[in-house]
Amino acid sequence: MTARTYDFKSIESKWQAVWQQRNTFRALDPGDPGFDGSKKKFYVLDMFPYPSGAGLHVGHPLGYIATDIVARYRRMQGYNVLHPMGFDAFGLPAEQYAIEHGVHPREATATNIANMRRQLKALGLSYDWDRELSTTEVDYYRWTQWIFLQLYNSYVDPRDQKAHPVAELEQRLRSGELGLDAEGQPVAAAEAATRFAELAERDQRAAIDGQRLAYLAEVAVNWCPALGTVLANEEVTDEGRSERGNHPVFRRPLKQWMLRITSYAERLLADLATVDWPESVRALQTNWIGRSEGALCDFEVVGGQDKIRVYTTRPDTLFGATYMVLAPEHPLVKVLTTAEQKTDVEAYCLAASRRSEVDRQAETKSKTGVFSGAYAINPVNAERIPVWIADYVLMGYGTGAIMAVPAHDQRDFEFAKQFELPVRVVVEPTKAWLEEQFAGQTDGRTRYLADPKQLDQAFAGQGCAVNSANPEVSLDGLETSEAKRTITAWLAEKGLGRAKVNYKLRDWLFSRQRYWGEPFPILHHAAGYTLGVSDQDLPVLLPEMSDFSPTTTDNPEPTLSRAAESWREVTVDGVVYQRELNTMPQWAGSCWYYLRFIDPKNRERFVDRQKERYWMGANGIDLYVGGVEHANLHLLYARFWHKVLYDLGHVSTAEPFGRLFNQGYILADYYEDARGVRVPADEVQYDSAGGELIAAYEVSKAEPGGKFLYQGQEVFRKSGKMGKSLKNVVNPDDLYQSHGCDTLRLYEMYMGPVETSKPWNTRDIVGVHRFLLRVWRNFFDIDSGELLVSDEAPSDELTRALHKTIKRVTDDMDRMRFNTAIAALIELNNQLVSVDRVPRSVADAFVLMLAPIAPHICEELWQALGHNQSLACEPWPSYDEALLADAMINIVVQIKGKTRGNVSVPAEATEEEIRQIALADEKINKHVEGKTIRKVIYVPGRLINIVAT
RNA sequence: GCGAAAGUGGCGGAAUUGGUAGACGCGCAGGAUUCAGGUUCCUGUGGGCGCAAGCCUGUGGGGGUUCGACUCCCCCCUUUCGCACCA
Repeated sequence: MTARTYDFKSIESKWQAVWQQRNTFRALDPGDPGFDGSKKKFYVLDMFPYPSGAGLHVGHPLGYIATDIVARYRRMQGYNVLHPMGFDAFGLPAEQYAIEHGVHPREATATNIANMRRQLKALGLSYDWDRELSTTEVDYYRWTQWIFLQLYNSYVDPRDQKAHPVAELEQRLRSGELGLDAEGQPVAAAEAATRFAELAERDQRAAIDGQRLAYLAEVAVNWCPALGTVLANEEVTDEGRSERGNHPVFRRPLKQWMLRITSYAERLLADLATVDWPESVRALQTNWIGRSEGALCDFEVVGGQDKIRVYTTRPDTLFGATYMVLAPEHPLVKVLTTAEQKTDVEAYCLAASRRSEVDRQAETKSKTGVFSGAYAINPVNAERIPVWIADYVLMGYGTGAIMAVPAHDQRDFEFAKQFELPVRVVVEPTKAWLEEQFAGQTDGRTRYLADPKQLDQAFAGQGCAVNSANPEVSLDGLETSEAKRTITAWLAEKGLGRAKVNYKLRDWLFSRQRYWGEPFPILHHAAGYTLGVSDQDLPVLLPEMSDFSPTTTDNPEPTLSRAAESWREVTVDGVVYQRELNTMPQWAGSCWYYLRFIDPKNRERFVDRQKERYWMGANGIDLYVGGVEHANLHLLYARFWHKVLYDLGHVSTAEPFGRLFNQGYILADYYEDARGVRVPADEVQYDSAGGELIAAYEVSKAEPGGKFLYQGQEVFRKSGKMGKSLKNVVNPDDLYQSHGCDTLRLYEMYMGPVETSKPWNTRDIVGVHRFLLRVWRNFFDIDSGELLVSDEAPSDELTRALHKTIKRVTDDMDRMRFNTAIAALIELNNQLVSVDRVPRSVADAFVLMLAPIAPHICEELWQALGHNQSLACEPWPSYDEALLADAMINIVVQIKGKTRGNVSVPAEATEEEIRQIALADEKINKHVEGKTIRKVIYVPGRLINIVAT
């Protein structure tokens, strides 16, 4: 026998090699030899990463380790586990990196992927690497293009709110079943203003194109000259800068591809109730979708043909509308403005268009606007009210025009005060509100009604309508909800308006002017119409270009416009077309990767139907783990695509992610110098007054007089999310070297619950490392290398401890509370220290329980215990309820609710017996002496509370 | 402003349905082993009073419900995150 220490480096590389050679974690699909269809499936997925040049820091793998533990645990429970990994490699970060380093994005991406794959493999994650994919592979983006074509070739039928092939729509229009209404929307022939067949071909095309889920539109976009591309609203910060790179962003009109996600707003909202997601994410999406119920109402313009259509959630306040406002970009602005106001209005609109979002933000205090010179007629009381132009009304929401009810809307109220417009109260404020406004004085109502402008607040709450009647309809005395119904019905009856549900969610701006993305499978005809590339002509390859850097000018121009003409021009059936030159945004590839993992090599379909049905099962992905930052973008976009695919019959579930779980962030100290410049955290030292310099991470709390120093200069400690920008990253590669990846895995899980954010403390790692060392010493005599395991049966006490641990760990695994699972294993292990030789049954179970969390050391121990198969699919230990019970139990004794001690009693003792024993205890009895026992509360097996006074 | 989550020792965090607050780990203190450092092992460790037995106090603050509250209810404070002129 030779010495045998815990040599984690060789153990870890040995087992990683074994898993790879034996293909231990390969998931079998339906149809594969050896596939067992009787096993339940479990699809556990990480949000796949961007392969950034910086590689992983210890904050990234938190979620990966958690899902790996779940995957390993489920395998041991006999599930067929699908646990894949891939890379989201198209998009701005990859391209920026490539430009900065002067290499082609394809090369940069390949290098970065290789590095990240190495780092992931070094963590011992049990992915089925045969399924690895990258969104940039031709074989992958071919299907991204195919799905885009599904969107392009689909429309939503209002009857069932589902996607159908555009061909169906065309057929129904051609047959005369449908016609077009005044706005060009398809309607039943009976209600139609125009028959489709009567239209010119070009208008027919326009009518159909206007219904597609992917369509071209001239929209005000967020143009970022520095990045040379447009950005989705979601990619622009509050300050009007790009989320990536923090460059200025400007609004300008541009023809772009849009995806009609708004058609799915209602289902995206409603189906949130069907998924097992964190409440916070559901709230976030609900908020983002922003459903509101209200009414559309038309206001005639005095002396013109035009009508101003407004959307309001408070139609009950229509009688209080004293002016109207159009957004500066509203098409009627040019039409309505009178000659004498023209100069002012044009100046205002120009200024508004030039103002960046930053300026708008800075001026929230005062509202700006200009009178158009025009008047409109309030349809409920025929009153002439002025039409103003102001940028507090947004073109992108509702109709871009509002009726202003200054008495009952804070924004209108502020505007009315500023421009001295009338304020008319049409909803009786509540008593509570009046009291608050008038500081409890009793004459508040009278004073308010005399002059509502004296206050700083408008009454925007619900109440009884007043001053709201015309000869045909009266709202007076009605509660807000009733008043809304009444007036909406009246408007509908008179043809002046109708009820309308509105959403904050906008259609998804889907094109980018950059190089590194999926080319659109779209061709443009010189006559101005578009054509989808046919399936057999896919993929549309991204052309090779030597200069792929963006054009950073004010004039948006896609990089692909500089591609070779041979790529840009395509001849189909003898007709020459130009290729679409935009590329798809980052999010495209991540919208469906979870489906491709199911069948990554399929050349016939994006995913095999049978495999899709098996792995997506009833609830889709069984566990999807990632950061909460994707709540509104990726998760909404992917749900949208999935629903379209579902409607078209390509996938079997209505929702892709049955259960979502958000991991927290890893926080870490960072350091700033006096000017606020961040310095590398790992080079900061601590100078305890008078003492020697030590590494800053060794210091949990700075003493008075202690200083943090960087290159001799004092710096200041702060805490934030670990990341490049705070210069406080900890590289996992260093930790594999010093402690091993089992220790890293254990530490990250032991820090706290996976879902909470928690600070990294390199200092604490030693704790879990000691645990593994102690485990090792419990199994081996370090000096002789002898295995310290016996074939004897464990003592009753140890058996009980084992079964309790199995129960605790199993429960914790189910709840994903790995921190407490580890604590339970540490406790059991500490108990084993005092056992000379660990009974084999205890040793086996212990190793199996620790295996999902620290798989390498456990495989090594498992082998040492004489098993020649990997433990990856060994059955998870089970516990015997009967063995959990102690013969003697501890009962807490309380007197009047205060704990005064505890007594040990036989497990089967009755309440009366326990009471006798408790009162016989001198320490307890002294609190009862001389008092009358009023009441005794007994919680079986736990506690007895004697109430004595 | 709206929405969501969270406040427990020096630190990370425990505490299934209300039932011994502080499991487990770090750190710290004392001791043993060691030439020494490290490692390992043992003991202690919320605060206050006390030689001790013990007593008091304690989960952001203030009320309440209860035999009993970190846990339930009301009010307030703080922090973090998301949205934000969305009519």
